[in-house]
Amino acid sequence: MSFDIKTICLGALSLGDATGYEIRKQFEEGPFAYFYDASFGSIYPALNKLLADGLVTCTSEAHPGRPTKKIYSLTASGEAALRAALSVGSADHKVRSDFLAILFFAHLVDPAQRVKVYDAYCAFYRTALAKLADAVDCDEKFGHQLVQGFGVHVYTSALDYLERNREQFLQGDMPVAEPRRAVGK
Amino acid sequence: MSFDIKTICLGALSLGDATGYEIRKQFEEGPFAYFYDASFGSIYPALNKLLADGLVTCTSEAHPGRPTKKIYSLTASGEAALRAALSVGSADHKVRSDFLAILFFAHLVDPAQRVKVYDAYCAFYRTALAKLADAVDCDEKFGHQLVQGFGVHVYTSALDYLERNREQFLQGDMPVAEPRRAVGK
DNA sequence: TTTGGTATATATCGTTTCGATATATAATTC
DNA sequence: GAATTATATATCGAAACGATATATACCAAA
Repeated sequence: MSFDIKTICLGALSLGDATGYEIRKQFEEGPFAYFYDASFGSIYPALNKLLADGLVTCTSEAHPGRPTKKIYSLTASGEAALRAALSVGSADHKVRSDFLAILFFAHLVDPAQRVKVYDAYCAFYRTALAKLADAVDCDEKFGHQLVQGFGVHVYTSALDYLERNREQFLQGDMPVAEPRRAVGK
Repeated sequence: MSFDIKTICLGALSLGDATGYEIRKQFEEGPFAYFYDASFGSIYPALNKLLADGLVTCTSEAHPGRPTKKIYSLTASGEAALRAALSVGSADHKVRSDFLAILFFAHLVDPAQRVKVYDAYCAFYRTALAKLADAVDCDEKFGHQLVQGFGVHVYTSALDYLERNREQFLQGDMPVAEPRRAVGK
């Protein structure tokens, strides 16, 4: 069973007050960017639900001519709910990678396209590593350090593998597979 | 933009005819288990859609007293659709990990629970590595080899990190953080 | 031996989440 | 000066998940 967006928002707010927009940014660039994600379409309704349940409070900051900034804060019961959610017995770990899917089926893809995807995947890891290196927050909780170090270690190792196997994989322009013949039933 | 379940089913069927149930199993144990996932609730409707669109065909095998086995096969236009989908310009890579989320917020979790989660995460990688090692299919396409090798490499490295840092991370039973005091507004 | 759990197999359905779109302005880059 | 990016919230249709229903065979343990 995996955490729902409400719980994830509580987690984000446990690091400090934030608007919905800022929470979203944390999932794009911040410390949990690489192991969780959430979109606007789920964050805003989640914050409303949390507000209704008294797990967060909201302070409005009016700015003339643009949407009112709503700054959310974790309440005591919100933090308790977060602690409870984090202590559930079961946990998931899921990877969903288009890059690996395309590479897995590389024999169905044009050689030029293979190179593009391969290099884009390398670039993805380089960018992610740069973000991880930037995200050295002070106030470092021990869990933050562990997870950050883990990310750097694993992503570095992934990039290593891709760089070492690049030539061999792309070499010789392995031909695109012929369409399979209809199998006589 | 990421691949939809229909495309993923086409990919699974490109490895051989299968029932919806067998496709699901492939995502649990098979070669793409570790970089893609799909549930029954999305596979069955997807197969119906693919059938209606002529991208797969279906052969029914009646077994008295239990659900009719429906074996799906990729058609020529189905394979063409798969090739087209794999050649799109953009690709995603997403990780969603409850383990890392819990470890990140370890200061909010009971020390005993930390150990459990930590060890469960290690166990997850050991199991995944065992599955990956088993999944040595013959007929090996070059993409299959790359992706399998990548998985083994990255997961081994992840496990290494976790094992090396275990004592240090769990050492001394770092206390659970006190609830934050209400911030005077 | 009978009870209970796992494996096979399809299907539906409520709920969650995504992703695209709408709206509006400031700030920055070309 | 024009165009794009960043700030900021909100909604809504479409996609996918996850739980549940149904039904039987098989295997292990009590």
